[in-house]
Amino acid sequence: MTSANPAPADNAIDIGAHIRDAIREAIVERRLAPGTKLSENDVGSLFNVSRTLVRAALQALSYEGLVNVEKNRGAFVAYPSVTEAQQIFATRRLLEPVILREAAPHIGKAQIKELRELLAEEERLTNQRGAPARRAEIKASGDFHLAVAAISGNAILMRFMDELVARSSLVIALYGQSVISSCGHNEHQQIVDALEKKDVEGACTLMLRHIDHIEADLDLRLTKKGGGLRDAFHV
Amino acid sequence: MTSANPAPADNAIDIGAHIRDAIREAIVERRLAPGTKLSENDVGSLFNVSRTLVRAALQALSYEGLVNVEKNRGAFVAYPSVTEAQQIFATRRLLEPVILREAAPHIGKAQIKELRELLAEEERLTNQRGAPARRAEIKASGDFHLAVAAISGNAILMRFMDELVARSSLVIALYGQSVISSCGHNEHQQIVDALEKKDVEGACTLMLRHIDHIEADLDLRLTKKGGGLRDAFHV
DNA sequence: GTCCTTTTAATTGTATACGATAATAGGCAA
DNA sequence: TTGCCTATTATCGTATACAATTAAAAGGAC
Repeated sequence: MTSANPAPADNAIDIGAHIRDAIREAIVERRLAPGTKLSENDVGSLFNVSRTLVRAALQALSYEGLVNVEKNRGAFVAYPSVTEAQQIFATRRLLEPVILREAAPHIGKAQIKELRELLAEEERLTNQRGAPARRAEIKASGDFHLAVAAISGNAILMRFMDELVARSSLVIALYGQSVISSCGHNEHQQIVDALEKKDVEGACTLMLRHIDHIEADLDLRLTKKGGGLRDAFHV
Repeated sequence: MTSANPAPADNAIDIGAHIRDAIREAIVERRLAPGTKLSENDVGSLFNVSRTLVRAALQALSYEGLVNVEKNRGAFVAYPSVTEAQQIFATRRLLEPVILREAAPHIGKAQIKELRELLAEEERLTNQRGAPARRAEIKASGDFHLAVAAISGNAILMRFMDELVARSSLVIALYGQSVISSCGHNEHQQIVDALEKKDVEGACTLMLRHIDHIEADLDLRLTKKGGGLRDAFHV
């Protein structure tokens, strides 16, 4: 009928989407530093595909704000300005309470269970050592916010949050001081507790405070350095 | 960001972006009916470019939700389902008050003047006859909402509204009953009046009612038919 | 040694070529 | 006719080729 159908299509994975997702993950997990040049040839070699598919992936990421494409110069991992960083978090402060209230009516036992499973995963990673665990923790932290958006049942809100969470990671990579929001996990837990008690407004307050804490950890001056292209995919 | 930009008469203009914008405008102004197939060859012939650029444009539009790309089948003007339509308007109801409150502190004489100029343009088009005026009216109506978002100064909110407004046009094209929100222009005016009086909450209420009216005009059953590909660009 | 010009190399922009997939038409049997 | 199977055609998916642009290097002049 309409495009509402997800259409499982082929069991053969879409290689173009795979490249896009791989690069996005590398950016979000901060294996690729902001400003890193993403040469079409180099990326293509890494994934053993032609520039055609790489260009498509980079274009997609540019739409998400994770990559900047400069005409005749190439694509670079986005390097969010201070203004952009502030707008990203300002928008999150506006959107996340709205999402919580929208999700509230759909929250039942199953949803709480789902969120608690994510919390458990976060905790598991927190107690783990090493860089890979830190990266997974970044992703898991974002997944929590996305899961709440998913409960709202509004696909558009989900997409918006998707973009905001991804770009937030980039901002944190650039301007974050402490390694990770170890407090963040605790705050996630409090939010779920409030939701379980049907205290939606309380959850909103906690969410705003949570975002405040993340933003407070930013130092909007320095610029960190990260790994190069080959490093990010350890090839 | 529609083609509001006056005249980038530069011969170094990005041809790919031009194609994308042209197709988007055709979709938003309803010269291209939902469901219309956008064959890469045909579109390329129309614009005298290769499939390469057409593919890029169609991919971009698919991110915006204006086009659906089906693997190995091609691209089609999006055909929003009833659920999608409801989510689009639900999201607008959530976002637009937020945007109004965010814009409020930045509203001064200049901003009111700017909005009133848009209202004047809307009125001018309303009093005009013919299909082209109707199309321009659709665009002008959307531009009003985008202008409010622009005043907020938040580029991310602007992008979100951009997408929502464009997709709304598509939904109205599909499910709209009366030709145009003639009441809509009046409601825009009331919103500006409220903003001028610094009555932000009043403006929010009016905005919500405005969106309600638009949505009330939808008949979420029938599917209209529109012009074909060549028609839309009268080539 | 520094600055400027010229040449060279590397990278992107766009078109084209070819293989793969799906839609279509034609033929055959029931 | 209707239904099914096969052959054909059209369209998409991806790689490659060539042109255009930019960045870098080499060579002088001062």
